This record gives sequence, structure tokens and C-alpha cells, in this order.
Amino acid sequence: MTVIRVALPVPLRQSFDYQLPPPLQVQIGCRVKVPFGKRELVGVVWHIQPDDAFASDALKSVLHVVDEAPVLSERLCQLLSFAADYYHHPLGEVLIAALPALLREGKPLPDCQSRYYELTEDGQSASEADFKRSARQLALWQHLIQGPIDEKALLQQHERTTLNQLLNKALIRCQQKPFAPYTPAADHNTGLKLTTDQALVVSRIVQSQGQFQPFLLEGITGSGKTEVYLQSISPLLAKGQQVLVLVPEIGLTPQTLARFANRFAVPVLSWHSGLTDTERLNCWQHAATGSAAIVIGTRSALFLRFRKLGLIIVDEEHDSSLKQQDGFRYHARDLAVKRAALETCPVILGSATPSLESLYNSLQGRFQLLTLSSRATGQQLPKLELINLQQQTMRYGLAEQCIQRIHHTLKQGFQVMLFLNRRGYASALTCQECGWLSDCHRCDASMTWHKQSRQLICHHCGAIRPVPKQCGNCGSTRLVALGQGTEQLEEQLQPLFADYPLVRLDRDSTRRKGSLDQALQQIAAGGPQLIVGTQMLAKGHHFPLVTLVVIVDVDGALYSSDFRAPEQLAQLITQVSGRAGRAQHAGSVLLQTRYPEHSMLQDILHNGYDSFARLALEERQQTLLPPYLSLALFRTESLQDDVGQQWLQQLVELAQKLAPEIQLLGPIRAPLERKAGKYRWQLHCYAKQRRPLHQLLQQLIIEAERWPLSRKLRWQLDVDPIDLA
DNA sequence: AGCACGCCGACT
DNA sequence: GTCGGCGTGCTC
Repeated sequence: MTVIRVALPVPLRQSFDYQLPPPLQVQIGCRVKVPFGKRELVGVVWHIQPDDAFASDALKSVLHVVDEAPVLSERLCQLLSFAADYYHHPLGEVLIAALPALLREGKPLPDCQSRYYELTEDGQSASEADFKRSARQLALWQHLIQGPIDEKALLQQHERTTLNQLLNKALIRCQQKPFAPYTPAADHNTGLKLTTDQALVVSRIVQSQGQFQPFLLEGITGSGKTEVYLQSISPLLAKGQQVLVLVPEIGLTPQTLARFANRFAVPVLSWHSGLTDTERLNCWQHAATGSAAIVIGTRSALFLRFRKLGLIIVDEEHDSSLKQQDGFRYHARDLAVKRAALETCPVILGSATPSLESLYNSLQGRFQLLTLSSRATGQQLPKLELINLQQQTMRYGLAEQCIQRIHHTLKQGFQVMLFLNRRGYASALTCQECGWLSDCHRCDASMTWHKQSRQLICHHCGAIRPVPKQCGNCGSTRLVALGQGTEQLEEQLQPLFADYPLVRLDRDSTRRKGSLDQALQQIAAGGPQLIVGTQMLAKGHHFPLVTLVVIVDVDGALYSSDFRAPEQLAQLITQVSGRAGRAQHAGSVLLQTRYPEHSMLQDILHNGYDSFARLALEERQQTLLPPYLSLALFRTESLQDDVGQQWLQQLVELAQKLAPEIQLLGPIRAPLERKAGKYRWQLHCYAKQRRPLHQLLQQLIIEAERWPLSRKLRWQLDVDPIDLA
């Protein structure tokens, strides 16, 4: 009798064994449908004939084998099983992350056909004279004389109606063929001429093809990282290998895609959360069959199956969106390195502001450090200036000096960008009589006033209330705004600079589909204008006509309990300033602060991110923090306040017994101690060596799952947490 | 996580 | 008398 072990999509840290009735056959990585309790689930075969099979004389039988051949390749299985182990996450749930929804549900893998067009016999014997009356039809016919062309490629240059017209005339016909590896191709367009720096970097990367080699590419903004990527990719495409490019969530713009697609005459696909289930499956199969040459995607693209992966690029590797913040909390950058090792290919981690983790790895010799230290255009970096708020009269949250500079810049015909990382009108509403605050009933936070939509919204739990006309406590009508948001800044600046247009870019203003594009177009069209916005200004988009950037509030992050706050602020400042002044004019970046003497600000100001990062690393070493130590974090959420603390306390006692060398901090209250009506606690576990920490965590989980108390709360483990909130 | 079983309160 | 609340237990 054949017994197989199946990983099922349940949050249980075990796999389940089933009988495989005689005619059926499976391989590891195939999907099977099995009975599970009263349910039927689709799982993935993980072992065949395990020697420690579940001892029962009545193993249930597999109902149905979905795949003849594995959907998950051997290498993917290795990656996923590594990830499940490393992050201590149930294997079945890890598999969920790796399969498109349709495959998860057990849909059979469709045998994919792509449509292409070719000339019929009539079409071949036609001549230019036949198309006298239609230039469009002529162009299409001339295109197809060169041979059959993919529908998708064809539709990029021709109209569907033209296609139909020729179909009706029976001059062309539509054919189908199964997905097949793409046809290797040389560059479509020749690349830009590389600087000496760039050329050196490209040659290092190209030399390493076919081997596992992680690179940290540290290139200041404007140093031409993308061009380095493109030229490193080029030789792989000539050999028919595939390339995976991971980008932050917000960075996957049509422009990014176009830059890759226009360069090479090979299929370039994108993978992101906006795709429908069918589109996802389609992309998945293009990658798996090798019909896609380049896939550009957000973090989950890391789990795509490839026929022959030749290179992984992780762009903006410092970006926190590469780490999943709920459920299976993996870091796509770290797993990308693991995947490259399994695939025996190079991996490039690129950033203008590398994470301290990656810098550390390069110091340790694990990553090869490649540096691009000059701007490819030879153009100067913007100048950083501190604006001391202590000696300034302020208007609308801006120092008088800033307002002057904005005026001056606009008058010269340039654009100004104001960065304020707080959306909404005001972070709270308060009563001037009694001090009442617009607290969220379910969270330990205040509700943000959104003036335009006339709502109070809690940014933590999403709760919405109408804006009260009177104080909820004393009935007074003297309610005032507290803490300026982008909406307010927009409202106040508009009349102040009435002669100039103002664009606001934040999650609220760009919610409507297409409104982001519209705003970006207006900015690109040029002309003096103000741009007010949040995070969105710091990531992905370039504003070449901006010559003045104001970072309205840098102090929020200066004195934070999160040890990563300075690093993130430094990255933000550097990234925001990199967005500006790329064209003919060097820009200025004004940092408004009440602490101009702060050593970190001084360091960035005078020595740049690079120097700051190296100092920050030394500080991490002295204060014994990651990346010099390994960190794992237990979080709890419970309706009763004391349950979380109690549970973590039990964990502490057990951990001290099992591994006294592991340092524990906690139980402590989470930074947002109550969220959506639940109390939150944390336990931090620090260790000099990763190995013993890993083992301890494993033991702790096994024990904790047995505790009755575990049923009264929700808990999760975050290995290498980025966000301590 | 689902899903069932089981044991107590407030409804037709 | 039943509907339904969530505590407890189990899933090869």
C-alpha cells in the first residue's frame, strides 16, 4: 500500500498521511484532493512512503489526483520548505502563498495556448496594391509578411478592428500553439553608453552567470542602476534564460515595465496584486513554461515557477514592502538570496539606500558590494539644508524661510515638492474647553479628521464616524484640529500660492482609478506647481522638474522607540531628495526640524547616507541589535488584557529553562497597545547565534500549542521583524 | 482555520 | 419547548 504525506492549507504545523489507492500515481509537488474531517481539501504531496507514517489501520484515501506532473518544481519545494522552517510557519499555508488562487482551489492546470496570426495563401499572394484604401491594413499585412506574430505583440501596434478586417477578407488567420520557451534575442535597442563605474559593475555581474553570487548594488539616485540591470540581463536573454525582477509594491508602474519591454524583443510580464485570478494563472504558466523571459513583480513573484532562472534582481532592496506584514511573514529579499542559491544563479540587491542588513552582509563577505558613486548624467545631487524651527515664525506648519524659498522657486518657473507623511486633514480633533480627543473606541489611537469626506477615520482599524459638531464630552462647539495632514497643507497652501496649481498625492487623492496617472501627467507636463504628498512621493516616481523639496516634519522619527526609525528616516530623506532635480538644475532639500544639532541629521547632511549607514551599523554593534543579533518577536492579541501577558510569561519561563543564553525582553505592551478592540503584547527574543534561537523557537511553539491558554488568544511569531509595531 | 458537539440563556 | 451563543476538541 502506498502512503503519501500531504501538506494541507490549514494553520497546523503538521502534514497528514493518506493512502494512495493502487491505480493512482503521484510525484512530490503534485496536488491531490483529500478528505479532511468533514471537508475536502486540496493539498500538495510532500513525501511518498514516509517511514514514520501515521500509525492507524484506517488511513483515509486520496480522493483524486489533480496533477500528472508536479505543479511545484523540486527547487520550489526546497525553497518553500526552507521558508516554512525558517519563519516557523505551517507548510500548508506557505504553499498557499506560492500557488495562484485557481491552482489552490484545485483547478486543473489548463494546457495553455497562445494565439498568433499568420498570412493565409491569399494573404501571401496579395500585394501592396490590394491595400490602396487602407494604410492600417497595409501596415498589418506588411508586418505579417515577416512571419507569424503573437496576438499580444500584434495588438500593441495595430487595432483589433484592422485585424478583424483582414480576417474577414481571409487574408490572415488565427492559430493557436501551446506556451513554449521564448525565442532568445539580442537587444532590441542598444543600451546607453556606460560610465566606467557602470561598465565595471556590469562585467562583474555578467561574469558570475551560472553561479550563485549575491551582489549588493549600492548606487546613488541617478547613477543608472536600471541601465546596469538591463545590460546585465542582456546576455542571459541571448541564451534563453529567464530573469525575475522584484520591485516594491508602489514601484511597479507602467513606466518601469515599459523600460524593460522596449529594450528587449522578448516577452516581459508583470505580476502584482491588481491581476485577476485568470491573469495570475496565465502569468504563472508563462513563467513556468519559459515563455516569459522577464517577470517584473512584487514580493510574491518570488514564488513563481521558472523553467530556467538565470538572474534575480531585487530593486529597492531596503524597502519594507518586501517583507510580508501578516500571516506568513517572509522577507522577499532574504528568500530571493536563498532562491538564487538553489537555482545556482546570481542575485542583485539594488538600492540607493541599502538596508543595514545588506550592508552588514557585504561587510561579512557574504554579498559582493558593487558601488555606483556618481550620477550617470554627471549632474549634481541636491543640497540638503536644515531649517531650524526653534528660531522661526511658522505659518501653516512651514517656517517663514521655507515659504520664501517656495515663492522664489515657483517664480523661477520650477516645481516644489512638500513631503508630509500624514494623510487626512488633521491627525485628531480636540475640544478646546475640556481637552476631549477624537479617540478611536477600539484602538489606543486617535481618529484622523478627513475634512473632504466629512469623516473621522481610524487609520489603524478602519473605523469611521461622522465628524461631531459638538464635543462628545462637554458639548462645546470649540473643536479644533490637531496635527497637520496633507489635506490641510493643501488647503492652506492653495490661497498662499494662488497663482500656481497644486497637486496632492496620497492614498486618498489617488483612490480613484486613473487619478494617480492624471496627477503624474499634470506634473510631467511642466510649469511651476506645488506637489504635496506622502510616501508616494518617496517611492517610484521621478519628478525631474522639481528643484525644491521640503520635508515638513522630520522630527517624528528622530526620537522613536523603534531602533530602525533613524535608518528609515535616513532612507526617506535620501530617497525623497533623489526624486528631485534630475534634469538641468540641481535641487535643494529643506529639512524642517527642532533638533538641528541631532547627530544623525548632521551626519546625513555632511556625509550622506553611506556614511550615516556605516555609523549606524557601528551603533547597532555596540548596542547589540540586529543585524549583529538575531531577533524574533512573538505577538499576541486578545480581548482580555491579561491573557497575552500571561501567555508570554509562560513562554518566558519555558525559554529560560530551555535556552538560558537567549535574551528575552518582555512581555511588554505593543506600541499600539489596543487595536481593533484587542489588547496586544510582545516578547522580543535576541540571540548572538541564529541556530540556537531557531531551535528554541521551534521547541517553544510545540509546547505553546498544547497550552489551554493558547485558545484564548491569537499569537504569531515574526522572525527578523522589520516593523516593531 | 473550519466544523461539530455540547451545554446554558431568551425568544416564538 | 427551540434557536443560538461560544468553549472545547479534532482533523491522517
